[in-house]
Amino acid sequence: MKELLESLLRRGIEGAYQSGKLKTKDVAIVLEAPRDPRHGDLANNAPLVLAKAEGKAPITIAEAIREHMDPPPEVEITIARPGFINFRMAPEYWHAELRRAAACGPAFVYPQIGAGRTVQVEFLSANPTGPLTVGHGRNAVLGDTIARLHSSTGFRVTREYYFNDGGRQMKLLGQSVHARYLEELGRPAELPEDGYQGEYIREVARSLRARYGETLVNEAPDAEVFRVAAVEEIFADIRHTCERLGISFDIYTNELDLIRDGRVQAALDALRARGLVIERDGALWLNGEALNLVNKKDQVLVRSTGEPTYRTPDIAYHIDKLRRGFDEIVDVFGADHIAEHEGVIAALRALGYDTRPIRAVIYQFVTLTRGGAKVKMSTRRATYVTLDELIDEVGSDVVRFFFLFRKHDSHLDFDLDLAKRQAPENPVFYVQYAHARLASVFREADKAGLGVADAGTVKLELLSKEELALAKKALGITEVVEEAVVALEPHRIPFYLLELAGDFHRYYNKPANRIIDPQQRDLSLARLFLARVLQYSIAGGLQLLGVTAPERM
RNA sequence: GCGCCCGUAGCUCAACUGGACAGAGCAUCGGACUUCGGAUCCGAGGGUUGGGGGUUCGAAUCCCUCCGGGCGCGCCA
Repeated sequence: MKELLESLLRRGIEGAYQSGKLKTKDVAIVLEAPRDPRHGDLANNAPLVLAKAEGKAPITIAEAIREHMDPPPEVEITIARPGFINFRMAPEYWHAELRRAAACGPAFVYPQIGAGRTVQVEFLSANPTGPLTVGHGRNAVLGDTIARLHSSTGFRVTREYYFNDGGRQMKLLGQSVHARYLEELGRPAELPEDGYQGEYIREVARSLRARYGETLVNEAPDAEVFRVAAVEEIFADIRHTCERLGISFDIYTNELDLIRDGRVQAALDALRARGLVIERDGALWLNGEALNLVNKKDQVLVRSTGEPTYRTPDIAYHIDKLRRGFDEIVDVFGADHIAEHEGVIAALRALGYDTRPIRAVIYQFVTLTRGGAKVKMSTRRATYVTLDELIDEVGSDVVRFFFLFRKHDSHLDFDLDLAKRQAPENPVFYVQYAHARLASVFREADKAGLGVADAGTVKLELLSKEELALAKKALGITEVVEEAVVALEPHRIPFYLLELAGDFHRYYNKPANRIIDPQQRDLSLARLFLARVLQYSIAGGLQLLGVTAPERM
């Protein structure tokens, strides 16, 4: 449709130019769906853009352009107030689109814009120091949905989880387990300062005791057993939580491997060779001035103790990602990592890498309110609400929908009381209900002996204006999905679904729109045909969100 | 102090990336069909898009400034 109208417009502008009514023909052709459907299916603003240069009223320009277009019969052109050229497609066009969608099934929702291109999505990447919190939930669901969007639209997707297991926090984790282990044996012990206080640390200690008895009592606090046991157990827990949300990963990449096989050192050497490393106070710093970083601050690469900070492996990790040759690389992380990411990208660029494939999706923090008061969360102090607890309370569908129901750079306020108490009124149920209602309609149609209409013979011309509008809306999901993928904005999907479900509920509630009427067989079949496409649209959209599309509720 | 993000109806958030009268849900108040699911629908009230200035045919959207909130500016991640 767009292609057709574009060339039509191009011809109109060209014609007006040839005949001397326009001084230029140089203008970008932008076609977009107007907010108000009364203005047509697509609108163009070229006359408004040209008005100044031409020194003419936009309406005059619009008329001139229209004179030189000769539209096929299925295209209706109108000119509107400030100077828009509006296009409306004839019903036959939409009937054909409905037939096409019905033939495709829910797959019509997914435009194949990826066409074999590869994309790597790095998300969650929480260090295994404790259970996933509500804060991690936003990252997990956002990243997973971005991955789903890509794989549905034809990209080859690699879902990747990166974690730091070589740093100070891991050391603290091991020491914390050591302390709890000694306590389990009734020996005096103290958690290290800044140690992890969560109950799960005791659980790790208990299982160590069950496995090894007292034989570890003389091991050093930094002994590998303690750390490894903690990481294993915590990771199992993280994986389980992800599973409950329908989230999985293809690859887990860890910092320690990058350090051990020399890639971190190689990155450091490369930076040094470019003169981007400063030595000061026995430590190595990334030259903030040379890289023109925020505030021009230097950032530590290697501590005076000889240990790299998290930053250096992260640079090495991104070099590795770029070398793997993905067409697109998406990094999903919270606002607290924004400066860090800037440093990594700047370093990569300085090393001569093309960083254009890398795109960051930075989300703002989740605040949790309970009883009207904000809950402050900290993993170390073990004052958090776990993602598991949240799933227990409201279920995976609500959790996922809730996290996706906001633009990523908007703060997300999760009111626990509300989520619990109002679960039945949650928007997700509104959308799911529309799907279940449609399923129910098909069950009733079966009983009435109305089967699936044949696309060739169904009389779609019987559909009313309102039904045609509903059809356009349902078919519009394809474009919404495309925009969501291109802009990396999954939130567009739930908002669209809510609108579509609302349109359907409103339509359905009017007695005149009764879908099944044995007295009017042809009309019923046409309406069922439309209903089928509606259901495909909702089901296809929900699947993208990882939310179930129930037949009954 | 400096940098990034945000500020839209009482609350939580949209607004197709500069377009046409700024829209939903929740909450409040008042209503609805004797047949396909009332987890639904209809109606009402509610706005100087934080304030001010600028850019242009046109601004919630871009620029400047002030106010307010979040995050960062660590040899933590």
